[in-house]
Amino acid sequence: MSQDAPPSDRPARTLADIARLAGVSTGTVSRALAGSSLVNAETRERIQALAAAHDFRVNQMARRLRTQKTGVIGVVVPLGHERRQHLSDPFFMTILGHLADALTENGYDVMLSRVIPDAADWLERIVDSGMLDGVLLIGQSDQMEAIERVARRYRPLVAWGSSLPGQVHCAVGTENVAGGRIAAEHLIARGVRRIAFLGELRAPEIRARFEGVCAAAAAAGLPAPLQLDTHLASEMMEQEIAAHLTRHLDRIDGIAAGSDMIAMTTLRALADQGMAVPSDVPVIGYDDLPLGLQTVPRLTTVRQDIARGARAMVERLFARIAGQDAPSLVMAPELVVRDSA
Amino acid sequence: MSQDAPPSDRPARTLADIARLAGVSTGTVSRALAGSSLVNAETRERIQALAAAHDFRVNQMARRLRTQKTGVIGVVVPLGHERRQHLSDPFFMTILGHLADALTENGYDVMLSRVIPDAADWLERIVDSGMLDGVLLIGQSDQMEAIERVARRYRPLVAWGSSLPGQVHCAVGTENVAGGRIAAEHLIARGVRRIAFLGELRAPEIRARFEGVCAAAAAAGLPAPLQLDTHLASEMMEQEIAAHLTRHLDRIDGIAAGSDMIAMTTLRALADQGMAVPSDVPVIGYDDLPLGLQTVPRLTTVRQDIARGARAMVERLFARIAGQDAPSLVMAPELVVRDSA
DNA sequence: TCCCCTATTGCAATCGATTGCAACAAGCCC
DNA sequence: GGGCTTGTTGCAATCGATTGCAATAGGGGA
Repeated sequence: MSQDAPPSDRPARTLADIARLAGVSTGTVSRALAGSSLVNAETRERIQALAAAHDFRVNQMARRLRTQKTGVIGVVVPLGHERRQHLSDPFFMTILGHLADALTENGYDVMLSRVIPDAADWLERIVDSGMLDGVLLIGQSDQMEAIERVARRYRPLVAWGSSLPGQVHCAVGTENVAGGRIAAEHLIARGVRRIAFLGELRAPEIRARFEGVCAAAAAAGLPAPLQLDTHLASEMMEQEIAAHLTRHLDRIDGIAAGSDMIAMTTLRALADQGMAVPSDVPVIGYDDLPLGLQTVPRLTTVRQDIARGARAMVERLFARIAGQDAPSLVMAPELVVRDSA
Repeated sequence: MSQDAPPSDRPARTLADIARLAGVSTGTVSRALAGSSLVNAETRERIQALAAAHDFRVNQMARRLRTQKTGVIGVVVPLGHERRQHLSDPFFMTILGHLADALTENGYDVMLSRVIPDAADWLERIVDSGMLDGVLLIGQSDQMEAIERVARRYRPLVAWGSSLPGQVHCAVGTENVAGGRIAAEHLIARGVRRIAFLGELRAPEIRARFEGVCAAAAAAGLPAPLQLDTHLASEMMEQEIAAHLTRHLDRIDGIAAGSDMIAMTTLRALADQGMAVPSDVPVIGYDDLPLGLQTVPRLTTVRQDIARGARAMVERLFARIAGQDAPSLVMAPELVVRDSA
């Protein structure tokens, strides 16, 4: 190996540089670096050593253009109904973390997009960019139409969210109506008669949960629950909830929150107003985020198995990339009783 | 426009398809779609209409290979010292959210990587992939050497973390020693005499905070603080902290936590043991995450202005991409007094 | 009428890799 | 010794866009 140039010489940037140095063609270098058995073991090792000595790494852009595989999955958060919602929303982040873990373990990179779907073709732009091998949507927002339209022709697409009858696109999610019912039934079993539901209904998941709550109330012969809007952006949420509580607290005796974040903020607001949870007002959340374990009191909630959901999304995506079909998954929500209700 | 083919005809996938349809060359189509004034206004509009009718979008991979600009920034989380830490750690997510917002506003895409730096050249692989216009590191972990090595030759790199004397790479962060001191001084002013510090010292930021706490204690003539290790992964954290507390609670009268997450968990554990915060044991956090507003009691903490830090990182990165120089930024931490201490 | 200038368009090289196919040598069998 | 297989390597097309330069046509001025 006396022919080694000093590594800092002039960085070898392309296959052609290495080829020149090694006195072979670029094709051979390409094959050698790929470990192909088509090239003589000796030359292969010589080329690999040369590449290592010169800190050479193949240009992924060129490679991916040629092979038509990018090794990148887009993880897209559509913020249709709630534009102020920040990417750092704990639910997004929890599922994003699981998705990123599963994808990197499988050798894929993650391209993260937070999209405000103003343009009608926002999703087309993403899937047709040529940059992605597949797309995972975190939530369907109010963009069912756009998603369906794209899914009809673009296979490697999986969304977190609901599966409606006749739906084309593959979705993974929980039965939100059932979850809402479970939450309300638990409150009712604890003696609650006048339920308040916190959360605004433009997001389909939240709306479904509310429907479940209403169904349970109706089934128990209770008055219709009081629905109170809440922004998901945390700055505004606290004031809104506090305002709702001061106004309506005398007319309700239990709270079903549309999400754990809403429930946490409600806990906070109730503490401010001197109300004890659960003795004065029981509160139940939805999601079962890790954070629910840290609240005081610990949050009673309806569990969506986010880790399992994320794994299922990635699994289905890979199946679809491989050309197979993959059905939607609807998981059953599960009551998690802790201390807040 | 009678020559329009039905949009669903056969999707036009390349510039050449559109060129054939329009009866011009690919060069003209490329220029037309770029809105270049070199092409006749009439043809330009005709081509644009044709492209729109056929749902055509340029292949970004090819475009980026040719132009040598990717429009993608890598956001990299190195997990050197704490491999179990999950991406969904609230601090990561908060800063990631701000970074993603700033980058997308500027037309860049975000490629997210969670890296366990086993291979010595983990960072080289990222910056030399040819896929990225720049790299943002969230934290330096225990990888100062690798970062310095790469930064010497790769300009568009900015890290969140500390700026040590003589450091080559551009970093944005807060003065952790000063922050630790501020936290301890606040506890001491509230009458605390035996401080416990929760957090393990392998991460340089946490270590610096602990040093600040020690300095303040020494300056006040108090005994050396008791340092207790805590994993950052939330599942283990709670049990560890609970164990620490049962063992040491009689020997301490105030707690400085290495991060807000640790502080939140501590609040939770103290509640379990029937201790009132702050009357029995004051607790102070570090970071000022949005979550601190939702705890009961509200968290007193040392603020790092994460939003400002993220903006600064992006700003500096853009300057460096443009070939300018950009100095490191060290922000002053700030005491935020709420209810827990 | 001729020439030059300008507006528009096409041609072809280029970005940096991958890969099917052809070419060549060596070795083997008959 | 000729023909065939096997093992290696090079050649050149290809992925899909961008862009400098050449080419063309038409208009205007002298």
